[in-house]
Parts: sequence; C-alpha cells; structure tokens
Amino acid sequence: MIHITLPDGSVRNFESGATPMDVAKDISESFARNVIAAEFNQEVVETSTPLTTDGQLTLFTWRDEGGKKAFWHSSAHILAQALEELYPGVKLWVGPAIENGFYYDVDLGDQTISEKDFKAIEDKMLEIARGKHAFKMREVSKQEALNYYQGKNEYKVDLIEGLADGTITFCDHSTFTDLCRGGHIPNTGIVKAVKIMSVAGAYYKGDENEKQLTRVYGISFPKQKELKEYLELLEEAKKRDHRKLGKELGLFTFSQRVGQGLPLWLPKGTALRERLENFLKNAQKKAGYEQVISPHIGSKELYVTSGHYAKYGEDSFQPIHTPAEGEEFLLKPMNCPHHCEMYKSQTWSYRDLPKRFAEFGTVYRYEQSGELHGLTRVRGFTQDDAHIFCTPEQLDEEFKKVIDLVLYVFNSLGFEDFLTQVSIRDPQKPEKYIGAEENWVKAENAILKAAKDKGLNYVVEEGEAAFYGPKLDFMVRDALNRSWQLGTIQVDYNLPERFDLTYKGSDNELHRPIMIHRAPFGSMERFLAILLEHTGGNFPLWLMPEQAILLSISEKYEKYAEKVLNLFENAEIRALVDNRNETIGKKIREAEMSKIPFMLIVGEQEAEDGTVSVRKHGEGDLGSMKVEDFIALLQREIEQTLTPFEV
RNA sequence: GCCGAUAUAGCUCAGCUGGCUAGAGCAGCUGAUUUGUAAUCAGCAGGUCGUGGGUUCGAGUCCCUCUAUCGGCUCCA
Repeated sequence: MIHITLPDGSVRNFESGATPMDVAKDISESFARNVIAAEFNQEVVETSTPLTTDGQLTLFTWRDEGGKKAFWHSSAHILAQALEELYPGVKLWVGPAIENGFYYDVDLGDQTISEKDFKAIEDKMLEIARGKHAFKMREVSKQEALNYYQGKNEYKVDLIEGLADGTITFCDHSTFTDLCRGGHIPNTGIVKAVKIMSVAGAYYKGDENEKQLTRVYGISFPKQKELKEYLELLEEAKKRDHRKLGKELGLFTFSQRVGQGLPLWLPKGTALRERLENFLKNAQKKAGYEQVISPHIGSKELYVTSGHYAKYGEDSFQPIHTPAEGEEFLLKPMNCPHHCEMYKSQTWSYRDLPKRFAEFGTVYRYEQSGELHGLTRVRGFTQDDAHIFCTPEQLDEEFKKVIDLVLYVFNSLGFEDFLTQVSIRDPQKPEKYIGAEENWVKAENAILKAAKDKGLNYVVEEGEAAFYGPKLDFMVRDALNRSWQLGTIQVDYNLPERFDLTYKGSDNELHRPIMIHRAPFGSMERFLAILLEHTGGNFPLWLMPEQAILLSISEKYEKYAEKVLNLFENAEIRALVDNRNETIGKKIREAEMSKIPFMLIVGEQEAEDGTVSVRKHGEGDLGSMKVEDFIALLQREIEQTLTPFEV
C-alpha cells in the first residue's frame, strides 16, 4: 500500500505499482482521458510509470482551457527557442496560446520565413522537446530584466518598462530564457507533435502605424495521433467553406472584371435568398413592420447631416459628381439616414408610434482590399434593415420584441450555438463617438436591461459600439470556428437629434423619438455564407431551392414523371425532373452531390401503381409510397422545421 | 492598406531543375445504349498558361509591374 498526496492536499491509498493514470481514473474517468503528463515528487514521469513509494502526484490535463493554454503557451517557448537557433539575431516579442495552438511574434531583421522552412522549424522544436527540459520560473527585479534585454531587444524593453517591479518573472528551459508570466507544463518532453501552420505579418502592439513583425502560427499535441485528427478536422471544415459550396451548388460567383467584393447572385442563390427574405418579411409583417424602399445613392449632404460622412467619408466609395449641377452623391453606405427622412415626411402623434420601417437595403462600403472574404465581407451587400422610431416609454418593450424576432430567426435556421455581445463605448476614446453622455448611458442601460430580462447569456465588450450608439450583437462561428457578427440591434438617440425627428406627445408638446436599428440576419450575404457553413449546403427543407427530384429509369417514363411533377406543383413542392438519357446510378449520384433532399425514382413499377420510390439524401432508400403519401410526408417535415412567428 | 503565398480548359488538378505542336479526369457536344438506388461506352471539341513588361537562341517554368484569390494583421456604420 502506498500513500499518494493529490494536488488538493488529500491523501489516498493505492496498491504499490499503481500508475498515475490509475490515480487519475480513480479521481474521475473523464479526468483521466485528458491527462497529458504526470509529475511525481517533482519528477516528470510517464503516466504509465508504476508508483512504488509514497509521494505527491500532480497531474496535468487539458480537460479545461487552462491546461490547453499551458500546453500551447509552453510550445510557444519551444518555438521561440527554435527560431533563435535557426534565425540568429531574431528579436522576440510575445508568444501566447490562442484558441487553437499558439503563435510567436518576432522581428526577423532582413531574414524571412516561408512555407518551405516550416519542416526545419518543426524538427528543431521536436529536438528541443525531446530534451525534456523543465520550465522553471524565477522572479527578477525590473533592473535585472532591463539589463538582460537592453540593447538586444527593444520590444522586450518596452514591455518591461510597462511592468511594476516585483511582478516580473522569467522562464527558463534548456538554454532558453524568456520574459513570461507563467502557466506552463512541467517540461518540454510532453510535446510530442508540432505543426507550423502559417506565417503572417502582424503589427507591433496591434497598431497599424507601428512596425510589422512576423507572426509564426503553430499547434502542438501530446500525441502524434491528435495532431493527425486535428488536421483531418481542418480538411473536413474546408469542405464546408461557403466559397467552395457556393461554387459547387451554383449559388453565387465573383468576377475579377466586375470588381472585388461584389458578389454576383446566380439563379439558385437568388431563389434561396428570396426565400430567406420572404421568411423574414412574413415574420416582420406579423410584428408590425412596414416595408419601404430607398434609392442606392444619396446626396453627400444627407450623410453629413447624419454624421456618417465625417466619420466614414474617406472609407466610402468616393462621391459621384454631377458637374452640371455641382452636386455630390455617395453610394448608400447605410439605410438609416434615408429612413429618417421617411419619418420626417409627415408629422406623428405618440399614438402612431412605434413606427417600424423595414427595407432589404443594398449598401456599398469601400472595405480595404485585404479584408474582403467570400460572402462574409464584401463591398456591396444587402442588409435586412429596419428602423424603429418609438417613445422612451416604448423602448424596453420594443427592444425585447426585436430580441424575440432575432431568436425566432436563429431558431428557424438551426443556429443554436450563438454568442451574444453587448457592445458599449470605450471610455478611453470618447472622440470615437457622437452624442450626449446622458443618452449613451440611457442607451447602454436599456440594452443591458433587455438582455438580462430576456435571459441572454451575453458578454460585454468595451469599445465595440457603433459611433452613434451601443448595440447587442448575435455572433455565430463559421466552419473554421471564426466568429462573425450576424444579427444586430442598436439603440440610437443621436440620429433623431441630428435629423430633428419629433412626435407630438399626449401633453401636446413635441418630443424626440428614440431609434432602434436592427438586422436579424445582419446581411443576406454574410448570413447565407454562415448558414452554408453550418449546414454544409443541407439547408432546412423549407429553404431548399429544390426539395425533390424525379429520376426516371428511362425516357419511357417521362409522361408519368411529368404527371407527378404537376401534383407536386399543385402542393407547392419545389421539384424537378431528370429525364436525361443516363443510367439511374448516375442520376442518383448527381442528385446526391447537389444535396437535393428527396430523390424519387420512377419506372415501370411506379407508373403502374401511382407511387414513387423514395430515396433520402444522405440516408438512402426509404422504399416506395403513394404520391399523396409522399406529399404529406414532405409537408410534415417542412412544418417541423418552420414554426410560424408568434407575436 | 500591410506581411506572406497562390493564379494552367467551365470545374479539380499534372506539367521535375527553362527545350520538340501544354496533359488528365469531370462537365460540354455527337453517336451508340433505354438503363432499378452514388459515375454505360466511343468519338469530338475546348487553354494567346491572370495582365503588361523584361532576361534568354528559347519562358507555363526565371525577374519586375498590375489585377484577383488564399492565410493572417489592421479595419468593420
């Protein structure tokens, strides 16, 4: 019998010869699965090492974020050492763990790293790892720290100057030393697999005006197998890339000649998009919205009034001049000013409010070329925009109604795993925002209250607000786990002020309405992109461009196929017929690849019995059934995926 | 915009260190075949190798410009 002291101080008894893994299993099965290293009496041991004496055992896991962070942050140290050895004179800045892996920012001087150098870096890292060097923290005085880097590394010196004496620590392993706050695995030997993922430029201190350093991205694992699985996962994710699927499914395209960031919607993509629009229009109609339309350009004066011009004038497409009249116009970068003018087209009583103007408004923004990305970041896109003009008393209620609408949209499209974020001002940078302090406070409080009352699980982000007001954003991740803002709701006291919007109150005085900007999808382009990546192109049945395809065994059954198609059309089922002179195998293969949910094979048997032989995408043969039974089946499935919006 | 990489037929890709009329599969067209649950067979056609310039006896291949795309950074009303 041996006595093992666990990290929490408790002592347990085990048979002599028990391994750290046995101990871990004893604590919990799920814990054991995540053990990556064990330390016994301050010696790192294999998790399968038999323990024969009493002692203290520390287990390292990456069951939680902390474990992964320590593992990857330690790997960043190994990367830094490898870079120092391979690129003499390299100056290190920082090397944190990130969500998947780690990076290190370095100044390579006049040297460069490219993909063909990755293997050498990986080999060097593994060589260092195999040395099983312990990570040892030590405290140093500010002066010692400065002396160490003075004249050798201005980035570290700058870092240290911002730190308080007495809080500075170095971490050593092998012959390598780095300024570091800590959080490591016991030694380098636990890192068994590394992969350099990419190199990129990254601005020093994240500031565009500073020097650009080289950022080396990597990932590491305690087992080779896990690295392999991770890389396979990435390959899988690539298959769901909306740019690839959009091409394969014929939804949209881009043309170098039309211009970058300007998507071209093909017939299938347009049908899909229109279906999404109608879905939202229906819900909005129930929720008391009225559709409006505004033009694609507006006078520069309009955006000067709104304040957008001063803030974003240089980032817009530059003014269109009409020399004869001397006027200037901008391509519409947002719809709100237009809707404000619509509001001003007549006088309103408090009895008329809230007024809800909705528009699928196409806007144009001159995004920097390097920021463009498929359909998620484009220069011309359509917002499912609406502006609600309401009284201060109505604000809370209206805001909550909008949250309900956004949640309805997300639920109907299968987005369950979204984040909500309350974006407020950066108190350090008041110059970024317009409007009175008291209004900002009111607006921020209104959003926080609504989010709380609705039970949203939100995070608060300082400095993420729009320049005219705070917002509540709904974020969804793409196939590669990158987070994108989709739905947004914003409270605005400023535009009503700038446009001098009013309503007559019950006291017979004029009052200022409050404006809510909101877009449940965010933009049709980005929403569809993320939806594509989530579903891999297998959209909810109600949204599918083609819900069923009739595949004739041979051209002889064309008449019957057409007859069934007619029945479908009467039942408002979107279907088509593949009556080509091809084998049934080929027709099935192509229908499967184009992700049509139901394939209906019709041949001699079916024509005789008035049936279809049903094959479901991804599932296979369901057997044959009467045409009317299939119609009922399909309609039932649609009802299950699309519940109507309840106000 | 910045750093790095990439660009060959409608699509996916091959073309080694520069060397005879640039290849394949799929898609397309023509013909044969009339087919029972993920690719029937044969033939034909299709590319000024992203653009413009340069080096060279010779450039898809090497160098530069521009354009677009990809991974990041910065930005995102």
